[in-house]
Amino acid sequence: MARATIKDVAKAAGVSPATVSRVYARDPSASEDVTRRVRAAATKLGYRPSMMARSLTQSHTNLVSLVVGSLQNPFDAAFVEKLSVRLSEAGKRLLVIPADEGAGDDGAPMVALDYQSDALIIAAGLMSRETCRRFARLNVPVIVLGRLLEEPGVDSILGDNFGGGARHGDLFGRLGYHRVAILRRLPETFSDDERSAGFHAGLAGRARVVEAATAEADAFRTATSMLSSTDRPEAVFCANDAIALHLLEAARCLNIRVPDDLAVVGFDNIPQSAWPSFQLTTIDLPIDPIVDWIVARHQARIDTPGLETEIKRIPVTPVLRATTPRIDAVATV
Amino acid sequence: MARATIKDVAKAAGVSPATVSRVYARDPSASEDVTRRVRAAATKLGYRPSMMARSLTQSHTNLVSLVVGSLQNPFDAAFVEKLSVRLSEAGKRLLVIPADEGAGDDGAPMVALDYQSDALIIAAGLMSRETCRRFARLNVPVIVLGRLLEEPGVDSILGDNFGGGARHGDLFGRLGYHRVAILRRLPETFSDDERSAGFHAGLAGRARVVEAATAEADAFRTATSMLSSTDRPEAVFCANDAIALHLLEAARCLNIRVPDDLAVVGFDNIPQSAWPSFQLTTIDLPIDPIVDWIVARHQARIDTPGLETEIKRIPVTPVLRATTPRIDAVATV
DNA sequence: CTGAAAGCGCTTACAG
DNA sequence: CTGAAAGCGCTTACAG
Repeated sequence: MARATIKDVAKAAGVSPATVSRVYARDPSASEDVTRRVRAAATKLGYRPSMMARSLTQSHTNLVSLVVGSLQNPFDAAFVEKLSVRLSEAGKRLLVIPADEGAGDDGAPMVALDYQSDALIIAAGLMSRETCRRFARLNVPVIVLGRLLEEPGVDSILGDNFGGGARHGDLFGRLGYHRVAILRRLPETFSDDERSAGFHAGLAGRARVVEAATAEADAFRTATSMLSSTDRPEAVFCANDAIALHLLEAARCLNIRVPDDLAVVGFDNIPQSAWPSFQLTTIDLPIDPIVDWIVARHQARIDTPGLETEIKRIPVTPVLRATTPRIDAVATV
Repeated sequence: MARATIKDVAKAAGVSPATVSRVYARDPSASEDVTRRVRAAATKLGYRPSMMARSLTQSHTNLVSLVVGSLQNPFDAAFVEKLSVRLSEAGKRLLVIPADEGAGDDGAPMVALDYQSDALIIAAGLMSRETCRRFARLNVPVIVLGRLLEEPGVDSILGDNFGGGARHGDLFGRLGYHRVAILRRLPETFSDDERSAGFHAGLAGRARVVEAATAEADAFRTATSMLSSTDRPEAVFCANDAIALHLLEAARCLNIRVPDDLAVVGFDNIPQSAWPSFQLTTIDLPIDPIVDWIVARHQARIDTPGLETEIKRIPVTPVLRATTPRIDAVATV
């Protein structure tokens, strides 16, 4: 059976399709009587306006596309969940597009265009300059998470990666370590570049630093080999908590005591980091402000096209737990 | 600037819109010469067919809607990720709808209808009989995960919850426990009913069983109070791994040795359960077969409407790790 | 306050 | 092999 259309409702209510449309658009010119009849007919027929047809005549679809990678990291999973909820509260829907969609370049962002998304949010993967321009020309807002994309019309939102890294660097310096390590993500990310740079700045040469990188799926193995080396680091800054937890697991297997023999710090403050088994010292990067800003900002761009590019930084807060030794006073960097 | 339409391409290629349409539909009647010209013009103009317009004339949208709850549980996050990837490989897109969408009843499923989804997958939340019927009438396949919905046209896919529970029950019986507990989810789920029933069947009266329920967010607290009671259970069957991990954390805080003073088993086999810190005995419920079946089944229903209702059971496998004592021989129930 | 008409960007018989 | 026409389900000026 075919779904009820606006014509069916119009016929049943004894009005024109235009009138039905007005009732649904909450056009104040629709009379009370007619509104009532239309609503009654619609309910009886189970009518729901087709968003597909509507988007053909209107400039928006209420669809927001999100390009994401893996949801293995609880941080990313929480981001997707919260974004979908907040968007839904605003009457919008989330189209989830895997970052590796389609062959080659920009396959994923293009899907957003195919479905006439009102906005595109990129949490993973890349986007060519050319495609950025195309979105700008079509007035489709693009918001990038965790990366700085210097293109007109493309906004970015990032945590204060440099500041967070600097806190950790300074902490390691004050604790008097001489051999420290950074364990970052593979493939390399922009955020880790910033976190690493901040770390070096905060450490200010007080220790020798080695850097290693690992895919999150390999983190346990990479951590194990890092901790098995002869001149094992005294302290490790992991680019995110997910990796840090694997490092803690590896240390446990190797009977390395934390924080006595090894200090570990992470970044993000995912819920698991607070668990009794881990008690990971980390940097809290709150998700709610990120989602709030994305929802507000994409709407602002829809409402007033041509806005200046904006780069939003979300403040972070150090969280000192049990994977680092106590320190008498930890001052601001 | 407006996006290029089929008319623009037609004009640039010197053909009619119908011809352009045929080229994109891979209609064999389109001549090579014309195909080449159309493709060239399309590339030059950056033309992409509008899925919104297309879905107005075609019966499908290539959109599949998924109603989900929280993604805090790694099992759910992995499910969403894998589903979106597999769907994308099949040229389809995932529309994510939060289960609590819209006021009251069936708000979430209705969104699927608004966007003319080709199918609806329900991983959380409820759906009224009436709405089920509506989907059936409109020939929109509905697939429910983890629940049995006895409605024509609605398929269900579940793990072998009873079988998995029975394995655990039998294990506890063989291990000679006398006071055991079940810690289930709140709000109550159909899967937990089955897991619990299976557990009782497998245990076959060999131990006294108490049941408790908890929201996943409260699991640590609930577990702590369960383990603090005077007649603490000797062994606990947690309805899923996420809860089991919290119980292990609680035990650790209370200095209860696992498995000597307390045995713990879970369900799902999420990656974290295999971590050295946890080594949780559990039931492996593999996600890939679930996703594969959903993708194949929804397509089958689209291809041939009116198929018989199907209830798919995914086999599970016990995984014995370190949260239960060793047992000489664990036979099949 | 309401309706008839045109149009959004496609596809699909129908001719030729 | 290709085009003109009609139509998908809406919305939006334009009349009245």
